Amino acid sequence: MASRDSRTTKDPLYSRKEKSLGLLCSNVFELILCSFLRLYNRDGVESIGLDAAALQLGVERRRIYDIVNILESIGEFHCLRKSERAGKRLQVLQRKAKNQYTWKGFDMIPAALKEQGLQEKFDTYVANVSNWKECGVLSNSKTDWQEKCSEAEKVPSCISARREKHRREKSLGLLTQNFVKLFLCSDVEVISLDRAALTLLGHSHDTTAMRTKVRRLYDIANVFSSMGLIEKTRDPESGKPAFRWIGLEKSCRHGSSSALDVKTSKRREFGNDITNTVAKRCHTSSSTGWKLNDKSTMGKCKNIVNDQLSVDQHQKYGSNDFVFGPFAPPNVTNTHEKKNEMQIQDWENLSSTYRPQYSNQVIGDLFHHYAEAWKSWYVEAEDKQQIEPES
DNA sequence: GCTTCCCGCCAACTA
DNA sequence: TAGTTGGCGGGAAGC
Repeated sequence: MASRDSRTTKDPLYSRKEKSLGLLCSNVFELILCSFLRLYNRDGVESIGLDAAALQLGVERRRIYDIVNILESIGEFHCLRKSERAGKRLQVLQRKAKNQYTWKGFDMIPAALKEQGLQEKFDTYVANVSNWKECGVLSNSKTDWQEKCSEAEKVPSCISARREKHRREKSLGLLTQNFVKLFLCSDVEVISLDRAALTLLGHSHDTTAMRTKVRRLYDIANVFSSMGLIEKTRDPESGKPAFRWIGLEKSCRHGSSSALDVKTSKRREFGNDITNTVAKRCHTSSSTGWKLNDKSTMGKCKNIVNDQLSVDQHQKYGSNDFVFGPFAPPNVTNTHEKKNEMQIQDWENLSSTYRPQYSNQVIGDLFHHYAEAWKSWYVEAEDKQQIEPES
């Protein structure tokens, strides 16, 4: 590792901030959206190549792996039983083949995280963490690799499976999931990375292991920050740097989210904020929320995204097969038109007041899309209920 | 001086 | 066996 010095002090143009993982993650989102949506309608072309991404972003492939690992593991459920797991890999990004990843989208995040949070209570979770070294699992159920590990313990010669187990236990992906669970499975509002590392290490007080774990948590925290899932703050007790979860409204975990709840919390509920009117669906350039920056390519991409989203939305949700997405509205019980109009107006006011200020342009734009989708779903639900009133 | 985290080595894995 | 994946920790930037 002797060559590392050449990167910094000898290069006056070097800027650590420009190389940050968080910034890179934002760039990855932009790249993915541009690439994916540009290719969206071509048969069989739905994936992103790591080499192309690295080349286009001007970074090493190794850096892309870090981000990909984190995105890939956000909605991966190791706690589900095998039979339940089928079709429940709600990742933002999914590995398709060697070097190839499929973009799943941000709409997977709320459902995935919510379900993760519901899977385990914090006490059970921490108890399981403490038992890592003995059993090498996090939950009551077994995943594919865990099953392999059990086999490996029965057969002493099966060393590779043991190695895989060891590697998996220390993976960035697993750490990502556990970091998420620290927030979702407990009432912890703010947590420092030191404390998180200590919790995730169980009873171990190995300084080296702690430092390594904290380094990795910084990596994850940077990516999460760029996604708007967490924000940096201070630990109220120690005054040390810490992180606060803002990506998923807590009430979601208890299965009761109301649009008006937003008013009582400054936390942003990812994907559940409400906004827009029917008129806004007519996506004129001024109402779409696209703020063109000085990158002409981004401008083009955004137009493509905008057109594609509108078409998809119409195709997916405008048919008789009424299917709610992850941002489905709550059940509509009152069908009175005037009341609905008032609700919509209230929501518009709320959305303009509480609309999150994403630092990342693409995420902000996506938020706008989801908000519009939510609104249209609500109107369609309303229409449907008027046609088929509940018995 | 402490926090943050980039960077690339190199071992493990895969095709 | 070559190419891919990703754990790991040194050490420099930033505050």
